[in-house]
Amino acid sequence: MRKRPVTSQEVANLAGVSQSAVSRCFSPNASIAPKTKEKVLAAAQQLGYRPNAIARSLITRSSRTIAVVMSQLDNPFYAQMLEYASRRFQQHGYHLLLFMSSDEQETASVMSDILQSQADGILMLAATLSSSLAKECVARGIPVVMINRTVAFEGVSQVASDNYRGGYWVGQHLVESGCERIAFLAGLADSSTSSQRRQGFLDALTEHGVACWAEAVGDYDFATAQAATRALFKADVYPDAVFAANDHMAIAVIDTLKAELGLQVPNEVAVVGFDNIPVAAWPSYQLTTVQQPIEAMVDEATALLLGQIASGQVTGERKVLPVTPIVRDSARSQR
Amino acid sequence: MRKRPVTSQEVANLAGVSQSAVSRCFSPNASIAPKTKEKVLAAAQQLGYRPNAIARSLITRSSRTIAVVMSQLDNPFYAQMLEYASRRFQQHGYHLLLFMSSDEQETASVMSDILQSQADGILMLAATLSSSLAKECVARGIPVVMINRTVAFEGVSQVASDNYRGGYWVGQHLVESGCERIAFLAGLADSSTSSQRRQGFLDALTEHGVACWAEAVGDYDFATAQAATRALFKADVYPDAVFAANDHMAIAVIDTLKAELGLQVPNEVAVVGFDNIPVAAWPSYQLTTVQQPIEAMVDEATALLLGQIASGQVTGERKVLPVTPIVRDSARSQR
DNA sequence: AAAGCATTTGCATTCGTATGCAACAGCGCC
DNA sequence: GGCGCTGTTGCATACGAATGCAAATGCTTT
Repeated sequence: MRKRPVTSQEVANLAGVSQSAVSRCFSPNASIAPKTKEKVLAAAQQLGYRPNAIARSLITRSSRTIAVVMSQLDNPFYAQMLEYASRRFQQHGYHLLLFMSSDEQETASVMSDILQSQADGILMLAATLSSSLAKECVARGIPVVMINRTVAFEGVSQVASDNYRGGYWVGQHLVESGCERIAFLAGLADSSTSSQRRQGFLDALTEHGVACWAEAVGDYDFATAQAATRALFKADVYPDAVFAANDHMAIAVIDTLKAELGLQVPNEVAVVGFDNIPVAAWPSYQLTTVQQPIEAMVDEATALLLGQIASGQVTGERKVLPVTPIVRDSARSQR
Repeated sequence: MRKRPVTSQEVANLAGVSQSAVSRCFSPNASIAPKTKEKVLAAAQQLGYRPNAIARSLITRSSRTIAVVMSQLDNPFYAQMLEYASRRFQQHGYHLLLFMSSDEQETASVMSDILQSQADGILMLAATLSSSLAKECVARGIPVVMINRTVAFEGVSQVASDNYRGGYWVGQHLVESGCERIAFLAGLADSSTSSQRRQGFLDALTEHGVACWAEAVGDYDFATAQAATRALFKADVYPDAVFAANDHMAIAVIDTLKAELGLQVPNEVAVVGFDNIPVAAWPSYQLTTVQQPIEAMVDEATALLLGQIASGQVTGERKVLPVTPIVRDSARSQR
């Protein structure tokens, strides 16, 4: 049977002090005599006392909890973010409450749980908030930070990498490598990351006087990207370069080219991705890509959330962090 | 500034009922007249009221929260588990509180946070508990389930896949494929999963009258596994098959063989992994492996935790779930 | 030794919700 | 109409810790 937990009152009795004294031993900056503290800690130790975080939250009105909403953990990019974010918040005495949500409808029900949970802040990883939900959070004074989503909501902060410049670099790099029939494989049709990368990419091509050879959509999904690749390479004259909106799809492209279509990378087709996930560095792929600054993005998000929690002000800030081109074998300058 | 949240008392005032009535509207099976409920819900809606889960937890002594302790999220196998577990618990009205912990020392400090958090249960994913910590949880009546770790602690439950049989199948399969110089690449030296897989593997070899050609340790890490592979293949006579204790390392082996050593897989060397992570199915690898039943394992863990929470009894149960051999190109029966 | 000050302590209240108990209403039945 | 019954409701209290305020302690100073 579940034991009744030890309370501060019981510790107080054993130590011969008041409950307040016990409480003060466990809150920093509280006025307590060293000798008393020692007595109390000894008693606490003896009874196995742990302050009840729930009770503390109720009175301090702060749960020291951040709600994280994610749509996909199978993408290692977001898994890495989650891991790093967890460690980062842990350092500051906060913990992550995890919520998975695939679609916007599910997000609504999840958000209801979050509001009940009294989370001090909300971190959106690869998930989007509807306008009404965003408004509700802001109205309650709960800071929200979205990573890699661009939506203009009053009071909602955003941290993103410079997708436009990343896309621009890719376009430039491929043109300068001598590619002439360059295709783009988009992520989700309505995702801001994909469309920003695309825009930068197209602008680079235009500036160099090259037109985009073809476009397809891969939904950030392996199988869909494979199908899209087959379609792109069906014609007699096929692309000599493919820019996929993320590494995961770029890998799918490479595999499909090599295994199914018998084309060599990069000799016959150059492939570039985006994210720089660990797999991109593996010998079989050696994927040229654009690295997103995962840790910097999380650091920024952490700072934004903690700052707004501390100040009690929710401000919709917008941070864009620089990306780093990573040149590997899948698309080199000399062909 | 953070708004003061709406309380059940305010809803009660607006609806012209008592606070208790409001409370009863939000707890299932409570005695409340339909007409009253309607009035209250309307008032709640109008004020934007959400029950405060913290206050509720304090009185019900149940946080409806499960603490998850993980050491590595970069392994997609555990990322998948986490995602599925989150969805599973969400269905039951529970939420996951995430804790990252690399080593046993960190686990101790993390466990202190968990005990304070009043989590109703603890799920250990790829993380191990020291004996004293386990004892403390049991003493407090908090159910603990460890996935894929075998440690004999009174009152701690375990869910694992049948690592022994999986290893056995690999040994058998390789021998029957005609391999004669079979090497084993272990995970972490002290991990129970790795040693059980090894044992099954060795027993299969022995039964078929074959000795293990060589052993090395890869720490479940890509780079370490690469180095181990180089060492294994240094001699003039090198292995004609490698069984890596997980897919991640098997991929490293394949890449190293192909890219650095110029050996063909499976023609010159057969490679087998364990886990069946998504990458294993990619055309470049086509890795023969042993699939762990991720969903079944999580389902089992969920059932164990929720069952013990409901009954208030912590029982150290032990579940072993069957694995499924997946034959792909990296090690086929005919050579 | 008394007064003055700084530090420490305890008392009482508070956070927002759940729930046992008693009061109460509405209903059918004799 | 009185009785008993079922189904609702409100009252009061509890959960466990934090904190403003006042009382008490210890120490220095004159």
